[in-house]
Amino acid sequence: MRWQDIDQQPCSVARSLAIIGDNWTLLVLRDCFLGVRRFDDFQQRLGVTRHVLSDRLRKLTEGGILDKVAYQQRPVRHEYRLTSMGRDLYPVIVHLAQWGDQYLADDHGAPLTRIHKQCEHTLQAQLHCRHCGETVAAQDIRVEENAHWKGKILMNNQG
Amino acid sequence: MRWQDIDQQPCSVARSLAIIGDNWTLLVLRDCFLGVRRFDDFQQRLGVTRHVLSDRLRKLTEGGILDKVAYQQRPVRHEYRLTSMGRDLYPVIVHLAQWGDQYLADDHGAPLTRIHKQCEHTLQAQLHCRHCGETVAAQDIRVEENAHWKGKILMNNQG
DNA sequence: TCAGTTAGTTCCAATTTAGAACCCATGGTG
DNA sequence: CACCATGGGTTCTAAATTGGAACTAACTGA
Repeated sequence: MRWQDIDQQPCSVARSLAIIGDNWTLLVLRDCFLGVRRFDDFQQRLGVTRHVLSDRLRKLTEGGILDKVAYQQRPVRHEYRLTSMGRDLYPVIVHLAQWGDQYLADDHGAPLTRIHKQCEHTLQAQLHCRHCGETVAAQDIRVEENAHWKGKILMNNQG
Repeated sequence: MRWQDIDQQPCSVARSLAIIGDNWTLLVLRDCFLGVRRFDDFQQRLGVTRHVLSDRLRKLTEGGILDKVAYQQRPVRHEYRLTSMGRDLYPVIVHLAQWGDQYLADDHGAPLTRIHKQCEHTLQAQLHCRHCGETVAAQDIRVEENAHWKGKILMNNQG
């Protein structure tokens, strides 16, 4: 299977990664959440080639994650802004950052701190069950296949 | 900048993605959380080439996310298990899955349902502030640079 | 007229991937 | 013994993608 065909798998993780799982794309999104909007700013901050950046921004725009908006006429110049679909990826970025802070930081500690404006404390993100309010870990979850895919996704020894 | 050098950036997201941000790697981890442990099972489920799978499993093992454990001798056979460092990536996978469920599902709906064993309800994951207990969205967060990187990471018009 | 800004596109060499075949240690079967 | 199967890879080649640099387009301001 080619990487470009993974969006046809019956798996929401695969379909998500078909849009944002490319090398560089999640770093583009990281910068979006830091307020970066313009081509050259992305290019300088990321150090990615202009060709690849152009391709990734196009895919994110086609995928509905970014909106390409003209911020001036004559000459027309565009900037890229997160849509609400894009903003909903924030938990993914935050958990990636927090995991990196915990396991991959160097002697200088975490580079950035995220402050929760409402309570003015450093954000310690948790995965949280809306129904019962408890914190959730991998072993607290049981996975079930929905009707149309019964028996087709999981292995029989699902642990 | 080459993709392979991004782990040298002062950014926890970049460092995380240096290990797990490659094409295919997050799909390998998805399967790990579904209980897959053996080379051929990964290979058949993902459809990735054996060469690439071998490379990704090696990088995940070297990165401390998977443990390569012999499950029999004569002939020696290994399986790959999540370490605690690896299990801590669960929130990333869950939020990717939930985002895909919400925005990318087809007519048959979400392929898998995650059930929270403690309360027996479908998991609706939320990003949650440990301190104040509130749900957190992107606009609720202010980002600050830590001492060593003052003025070097953010743009001046940080929004 | 000339330089500067912004957002790309084009070119080529180097790297990575897809797909298939092959390898190795061992175990089971006839 | 010969032969096939299993698990976990490695090797090979062609195709696709990336990195790096230069170039283009459409303006603005001096």
